[in-house]
Amino acid sequence: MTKTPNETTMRAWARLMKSQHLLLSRVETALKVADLPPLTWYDVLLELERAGADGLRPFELEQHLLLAQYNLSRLLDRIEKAGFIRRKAHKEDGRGQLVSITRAGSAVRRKMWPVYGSAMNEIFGDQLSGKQMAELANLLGDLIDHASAK
Amino acid sequence: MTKTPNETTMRAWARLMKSQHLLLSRVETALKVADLPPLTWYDVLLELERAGADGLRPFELEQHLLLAQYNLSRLLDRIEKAGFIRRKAHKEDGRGQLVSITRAGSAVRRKMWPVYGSAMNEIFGDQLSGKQMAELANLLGDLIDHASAK
DNA sequence: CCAATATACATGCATATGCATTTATAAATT
DNA sequence: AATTTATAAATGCATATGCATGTATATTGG
Repeated sequence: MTKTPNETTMRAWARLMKSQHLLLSRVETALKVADLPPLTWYDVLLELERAGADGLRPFELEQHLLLAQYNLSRLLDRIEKAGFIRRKAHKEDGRGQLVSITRAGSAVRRKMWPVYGSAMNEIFGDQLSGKQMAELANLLGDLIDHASAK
Repeated sequence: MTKTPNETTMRAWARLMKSQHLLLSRVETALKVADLPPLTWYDVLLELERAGADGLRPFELEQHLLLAQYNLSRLLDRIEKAGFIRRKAHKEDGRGQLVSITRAGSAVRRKMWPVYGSAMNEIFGDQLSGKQMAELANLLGDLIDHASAK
């Protein structure tokens, strides 16, 4: 054990890191150019939209989005300050709160999607065939399952 | 154009982001636990080691490592402060400098590799067959080629 | 040769992230 | 019920990143 990776593994690793970085920064740039909030905001807003009127507890968001507790806390501060979410004290659990999306939040999320989606398509979706894309998704799915199981 | 991505594309995208994040943070944690510098330091040190005694210009490193100029500038500050690299004025180009690795820098890079490599193997290399890993590398290679060509 | 422009690198300021700790409340243990 | 332990969320402080700009030198075009 603690063996050193083989060539193929190292190459795949480097490419995974590089492609993610490249693709993500393209999308972030597209959003910035369109004068829209960063991608993390989108993720939060989307989760909250799906959660419906009741909203979600921060710790639930934390799990869905794989964010550290302290990062999420501040991310919510910023999004709230922009008026896209609302935080209110939880009725049963005095420690907690419920976060929900506002009208303005929904609106901005809907405005973000075409920018996000079309960038994703252009730099990612259009570059692989349907078959290749499905393969990629499967391979990465396996990885995530294993990594998450730890 | 500006079409919205299909299901498979969105799934693959999400998994690419997630797996990278998950894997990277595992490796960073492993390094931290071993009381070693972060991964970016490794990348810099490795490049410099490969470059030989003359070292590299910062702008060359910048291209190899896909770092923003101002980020690299400060990254080099930190690494230099730790004594792992040396910066000296370039003889012909008065604007520039040459960065080279020190003994201590080589030593720490060599100490980092087993931690880095074994973590990479455990969470990544061991999770896919050789064939799968090669496929993954190919798919990601295509993506990078297209994205970089822009 | 000189003015204009481009390149190399650094830096002030704002924002984001990580770590450790704090505050408040809830749940479990005695 | 009182005490301990666990959970939810916030925050002070250090570090990292992004953006815009600054400083210095090099290159180019007149």
